[in-house]
Amino acid sequence: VAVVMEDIAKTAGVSRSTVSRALADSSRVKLETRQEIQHLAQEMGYVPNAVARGLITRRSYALGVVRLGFTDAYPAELVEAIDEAARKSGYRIVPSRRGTDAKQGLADIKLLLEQQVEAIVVIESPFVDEYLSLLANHNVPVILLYSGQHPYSLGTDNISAARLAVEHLQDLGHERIAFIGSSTIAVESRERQLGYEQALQQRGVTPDPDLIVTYDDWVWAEGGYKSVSKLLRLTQPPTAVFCWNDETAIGVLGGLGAAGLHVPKDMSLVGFDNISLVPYLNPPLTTIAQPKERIAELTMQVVLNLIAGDEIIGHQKLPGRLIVRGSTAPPGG
Amino acid sequence: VAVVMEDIAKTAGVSRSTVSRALADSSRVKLETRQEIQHLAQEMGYVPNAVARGLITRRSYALGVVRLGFTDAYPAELVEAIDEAARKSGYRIVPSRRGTDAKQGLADIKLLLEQQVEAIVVIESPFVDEYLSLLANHNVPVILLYSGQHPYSLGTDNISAARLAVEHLQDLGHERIAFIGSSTIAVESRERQLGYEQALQQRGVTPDPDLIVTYDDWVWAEGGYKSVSKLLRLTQPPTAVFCWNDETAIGVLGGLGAAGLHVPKDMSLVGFDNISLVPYLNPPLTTIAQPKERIAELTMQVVLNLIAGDEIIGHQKLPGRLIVRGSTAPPGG
DNA sequence: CTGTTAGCGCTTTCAC
DNA sequence: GTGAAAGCGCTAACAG
Repeated sequence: VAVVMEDIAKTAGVSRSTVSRALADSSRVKLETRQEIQHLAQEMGYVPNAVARGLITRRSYALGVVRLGFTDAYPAELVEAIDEAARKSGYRIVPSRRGTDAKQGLADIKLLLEQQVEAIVVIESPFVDEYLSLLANHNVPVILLYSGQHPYSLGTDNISAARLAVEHLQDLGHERIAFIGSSTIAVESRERQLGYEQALQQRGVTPDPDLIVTYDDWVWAEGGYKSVSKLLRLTQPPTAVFCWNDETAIGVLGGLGAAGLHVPKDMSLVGFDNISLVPYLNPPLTTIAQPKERIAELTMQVVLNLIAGDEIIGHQKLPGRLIVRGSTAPPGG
Repeated sequence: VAVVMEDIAKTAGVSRSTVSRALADSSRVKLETRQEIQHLAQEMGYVPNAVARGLITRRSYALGVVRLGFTDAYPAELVEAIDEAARKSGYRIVPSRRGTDAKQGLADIKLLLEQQVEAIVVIESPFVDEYLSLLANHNVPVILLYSGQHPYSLGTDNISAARLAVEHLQDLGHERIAFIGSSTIAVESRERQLGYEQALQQRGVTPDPDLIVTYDDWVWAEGGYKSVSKLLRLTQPPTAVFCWNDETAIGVLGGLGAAGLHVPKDMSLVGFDNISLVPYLNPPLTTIAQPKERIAELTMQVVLNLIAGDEIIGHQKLPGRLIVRGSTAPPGG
C-alpha cells in the first residue's frame, strides 16, 4: 500500500538510484530532476522507510534509555531533556522500563540491542554490571546518569549537593536533622545520605541512627508519609528533615499535616530535584536543583563522541544548586 | 562485529535457513540440531536484528504514542499501563512528544511512520484532524484516548465523571462551587467543565462565569496556584473548587496555603486523575480515578483488532470513580 | 528435515 | 548526471 522509491522512479521515469539521491538532495542529480522528484514524493505521500535505510546504513540513530518506570517526576523531566537534546542531533529515544531482577535486566538490554540502538543511557538501574558484561563484545556504549563506578558516568554530584541542603538547615540553627532515604533506588539515596552525614560530621555532629530512616515503598510520597511518622514517634524528634527526593518530601508534608504539625514552624523540610510541582506546594519546598538540561546536553555529547570513537571524559560530576523556599526556617519557626 | 545468522550457520555447518528456523523453534528442524543451534547462538552472543527481521516480515510490533510531554503525571501513568499491555502482546512503544503547532504535529507523525509503527495511540493532541488526513492512505490506525469525534476513541467519560465530583460537593452542602480548567489541554478540560455545568444545572443552579477560571500555563500546578488567587479576590468567593486535574489541585492547595486558608475547613477541593501522589498530600485529595489499566487493555485490544482488520467498537466511554479523601467537607468545615 | 533462491526497501559502489 | 547491480540481515516460498 505504502508508496516506495520504485513507485516514484516509475512515475518520474528515472531509476531508483536517482530517486534515492534526489531525496537526499545530492548535488549529483540535476537540480531540475531533483526538484521534480522531491515534489513528486511529496505529492505521492512518500514516507521513507527508516527500517530499510537503517539496515543498509547500519545506523539507527536510536538511543536506549533505561529507567525504573515512566512516572517518577525527576527522571521524567530528565528524559524529556534528553529527548530534546537527542532530536537536535537527529537521534530518537527508545524507552525501556527496567525489570526488577538481574535476569529481566538482561532481557531489557537485549530488546534494546535488537532494535539496534547505538548507545544506552541508564537513568537508574542496579544491574549495570550485568549490562556491561552482556555488552562486552557488542560495541554499544553505556552511559550512566548516576553514580560513577563504571566507564562512562555523568550527573549531579549527589554528595556535595546533599551537603548544601544540610548546611542550609544547620545555618538556620537546626541541630537535630533527620534524613529520609529509599532502599528501592539505592545508589542515589545512599550518596545523598553520605553527603548528609558528611555535613553533620563537618560540624562535629555524629549522625544519629534514629534520625536516619529508609523506606522500601515504590511510591516515594508514600515512603515519606510513613517515614516521617516514625520520626515523630521518637522521644526527641528532629526539627528538620532532609529527603532524598522531592516526592518523598511531599509525602512528609502530608504526614506532618496529618499529625497536626506545621512546616516550617514545627519542622523544616528540604527535598531534592526541584521538580516542576514544588514551587506551588503549601509551603513551597526548599530543594536542590539538578542541572538536567546540562546533563542532557553532555550526555548527547558523550554519546556522539563515543559513537565516533573519540576520546571522552569518563566521569563528570556537576554541582547541584540550593533553592530556598518556604519550607525551611529556624527551629521553632 | 556483531554475530549474525551466517556466522552461526558456518559454525554449525548448516544453512542460514536452518538457523533461522531453529531460532524460531520451528518443529521443521530436528530437535537435536535445533537445540544445538540455540545453544550455539546463546554462546556466540547472538542478538537478532529486529530491523532486518522487520523489513521482511513487514511487521514492526511498534506502537506510536503521542502526548504533550513526558512529565505530566496522569499521562505518564497511562503510558506505563499501555507499555505494560503492549509488552504482553509483544509490542513496544515509540514515544512522541507532540509539537505545539499543526505543522510540527505532521512532522511528529511522519517520524512515527518512518519507524513503521503499526498503529498510533494519541494520549492528547489538538492536531488529530491533520494526523488523520496525513494517514488517510497509510493504513495506520489512530486510536484516541480522549474525546470522541474520531473513528476510534476510548477513555473515561469525562462528563459523567466530572458530575460525580460536583455532586459530591453538592451533597456536602456546597452552593458556590468553582471550576478551574486549562486552555492548554483544551478538550479534556472542556469536557470536565461541561460535566461541572451539567451537575449545577441539574440542581437548578446557573453556572456563574465568575466561578469558572481557565489558565494557559504549561505547569498545571502553577495554573492552579494562580487561578485560585483569582477566585479568592471575588467579593463572594466559592466554598469549594473542582479542578480539571490533580496537579492543578495541588497548586490550589499551595495557593490557599499562601493565603492562609485551610482545606477543607475554608475550602473544599476535588481533583481528577487520582495520580499516585495525592493520597499523601496534606490533606489527602478527594479526586476522580480513571480506569487506566482498563483503558490500556482495551487500547491494545482495539489496536490488535484494527491490525488484524477485524470489526471493532468505534467509541467507548468508561466510568470514572469518585474517591473521597480529606480535602472535602461541608462548607465551614 | 534441510538447502537454495528470492527479495523486503533502501543506499552505494561502479560503470557509462 | 544517471543507471545497473550488489547487498544490509533476515524470512519464506519452493524444492528436494
